[in-house]
Amino acid sequence: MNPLAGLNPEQAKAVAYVGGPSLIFAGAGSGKTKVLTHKIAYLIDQQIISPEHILAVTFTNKAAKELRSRIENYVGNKVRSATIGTFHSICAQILRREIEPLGFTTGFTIYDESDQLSLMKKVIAERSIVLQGITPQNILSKISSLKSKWIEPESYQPRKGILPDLLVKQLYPHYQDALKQANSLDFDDLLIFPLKIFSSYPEVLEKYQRKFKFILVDEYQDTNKPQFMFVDMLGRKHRRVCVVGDDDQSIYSWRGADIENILRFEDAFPKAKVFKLEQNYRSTNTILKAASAVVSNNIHRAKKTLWSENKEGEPLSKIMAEDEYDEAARIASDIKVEILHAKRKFKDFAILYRTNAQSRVLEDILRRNNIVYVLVGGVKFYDRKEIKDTLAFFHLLCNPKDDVSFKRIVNFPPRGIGKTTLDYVEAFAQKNHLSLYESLAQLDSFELSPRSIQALAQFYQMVERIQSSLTTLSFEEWSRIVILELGLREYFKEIGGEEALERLANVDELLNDISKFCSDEQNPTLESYLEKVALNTQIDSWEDTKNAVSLMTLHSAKGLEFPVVFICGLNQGLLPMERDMAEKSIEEERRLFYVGLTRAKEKVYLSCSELRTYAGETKYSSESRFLSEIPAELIQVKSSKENVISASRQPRKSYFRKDVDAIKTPEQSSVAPETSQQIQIGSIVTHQIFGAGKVFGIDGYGPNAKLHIMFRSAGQKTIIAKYVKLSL
DNA sequence: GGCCAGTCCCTTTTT
DNA sequence: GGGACTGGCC
Ligand SMILES: Nc1ncnc2c1ncn2[C@@H]1O[C@H](COP(=O)(O)OP(=O)(O)OP(=O)(O)O)[C@@H](O)[C@H]1O
Repeated sequence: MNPLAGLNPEQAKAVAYVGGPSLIFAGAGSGKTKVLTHKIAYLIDQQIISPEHILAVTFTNKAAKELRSRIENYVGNKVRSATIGTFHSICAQILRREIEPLGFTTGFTIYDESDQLSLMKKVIAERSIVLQGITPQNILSKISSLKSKWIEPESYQPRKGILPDLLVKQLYPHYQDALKQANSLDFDDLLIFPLKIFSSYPEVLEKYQRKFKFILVDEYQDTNKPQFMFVDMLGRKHRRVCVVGDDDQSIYSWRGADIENILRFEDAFPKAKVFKLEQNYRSTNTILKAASAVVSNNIHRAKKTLWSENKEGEPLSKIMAEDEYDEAARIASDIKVEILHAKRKFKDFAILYRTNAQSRVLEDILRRNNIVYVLVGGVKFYDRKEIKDTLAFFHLLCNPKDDVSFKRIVNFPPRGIGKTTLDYVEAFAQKNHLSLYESLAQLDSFELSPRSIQALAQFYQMVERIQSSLTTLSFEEWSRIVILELGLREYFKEIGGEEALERLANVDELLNDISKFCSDEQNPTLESYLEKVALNTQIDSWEDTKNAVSLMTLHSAKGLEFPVVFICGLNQGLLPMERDMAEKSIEEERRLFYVGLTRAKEKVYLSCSELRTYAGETKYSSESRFLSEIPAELIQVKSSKENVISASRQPRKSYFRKDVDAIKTPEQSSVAPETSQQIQIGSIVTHQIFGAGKVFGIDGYGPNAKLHIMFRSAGQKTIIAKYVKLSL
């Protein structure tokens, strides 16, 4: 296949421009990713650059995989030798070879958030620092934001008299020391460390400049400073760099992504050729008009044209619900209607939302309606306690200095090693400048009760045994031995009960995952598996082949497309999320909404609800200002059954109250204070026919109030208060 | 040393 | 509603 076929003239020009730096700057759905794909295929096909000299950066590992397989369609397996991955995984690969000059060994561990937190807590505790209400998480997130600007501990200038800043100044260097002692890196270090090596060791930089002769970056608008510098350092000599992005889709400024990198690109690579793509191939004209109207409210943006030859399509539908359950129920019913009348499949739908917490009600209602769905994000498989604990063994074997992992597993499953014993080992390790695990080699000189010594000795011998079997067995076989040695099966069976069995099932699932990894990978090792796990992104574990509705955050939906998209929770305060009122942040919220809208090919549903429950508190909530930014003629307000009823009661407007004082808390809105039945939102009630259910909405007052109840088996119903009994 | 129940937070988004 | 932490009990 010819990589220039199937492209419009502007796209083809962008693909064929290989002589110098280029910036492909274009709106949603204009084929940026497609150009990137074709360009790599073109480079290989025309033998302009051989594949092993190509470096392509994507936003997720999944996108990398897809890119690779699309290119393979054009040039076959030649693409195998190209380097394609996320910034984090590419940097990790480089560090596995080059990290030693920085005082780490190549078996370093990549710490996730919870590992970082344990380490930070230890750092704080060791120095008996008083935090005065500031959490270790606060400190970590500040450090992370410093790292995303590549600010080192020494050069950080705290604001005078600001406690969090002073604490960060104090703790940041100690935190880095502790990481080094544990031979571990956090996510941000993965990006910074290669830069340190490149700046201190020019010969290493040159090696990689020779290796990566052509660099391509997708989703460039969401790069941060270290990522920009990485591209700059590697590309500044040969200048064969192509970046692709859309300023309107920058949605990660909160973790250091900087749109200015687009301007900086033209500074760093003077005379860069800029390509603009203006034809959208994804969405109907109606969707495109709505999205463009919304994003044009942003001041800090480059104006661009987007047009489409696609048909006008259906108007956007607006769902006005009473609360989250109603919202979810209407979404479910619209999905059913679409399936019935428009012959769609479950997998044609995506439901997008601002916060992960919103997925719960949606899942609940979809399940009741027998709508098959997959959830992206939420509690990650690898984050489950039993999985993290098991993997901590793996980590300890790769990296005996990893104290965080040691502590996680020294008593999992329980083997009688408690706080007192551990405190002793920690003190001993500190005194002798050893890691916790290393110090077990000197168990004989420990002054502990025989029982504790015995327990530690058994643990130590087990780890050593597992360690030595690693050299004789394949990773897959070995992983099974580990589970056996740990006695996890016996442990969970002994506890018994549903939960323990579920955990055991998860451990089995981990073994399955390892087997799958071993059959997919050419050279599967313990180290490569751990790296995959550490760098796994939310979308990477999305089962996109399953015929199921996809549920995910707007952030996760970046770069994807679906025939039908629901964006829910369009309430002021939620989307846009209101935390600080800065104008900059409202623009990012708007971009997020824009990203959501432009994921849709054919149809968009937008939903909001009168009542929102936040942290157990139910409040009235007004409609999102973004809804009013869409031209009215493009929107149709869906009148479902309930909507007709409520429309006849009152003009809708009055339900979206602005005055916070008028908001009833759940406690105030009890149904019948004069009777013994104190039914409130959240009350569990029973009905003669429908059984037990939970009240999630109350209209009116007294025994004749209408209760909106979610019954355990019968689903959602509206019942007059006097026909139910309060449970308990 | 281990387990459980009660309590106190918090809640944006993620590599 | 839930996760992290604490205090009390076995
Ligand atoms: N020349 C073309 N002819 C036909 N279809 C095209 C063409 N260019 C792009 N497309 C299609 O348009 C859709 C969007 O393309 P792509 O994902 O590359 O756009 P994008 O600019 O990266 O989008 P976004 O920034 O919104 O993620 C894809 O389905 C792609 O196949």
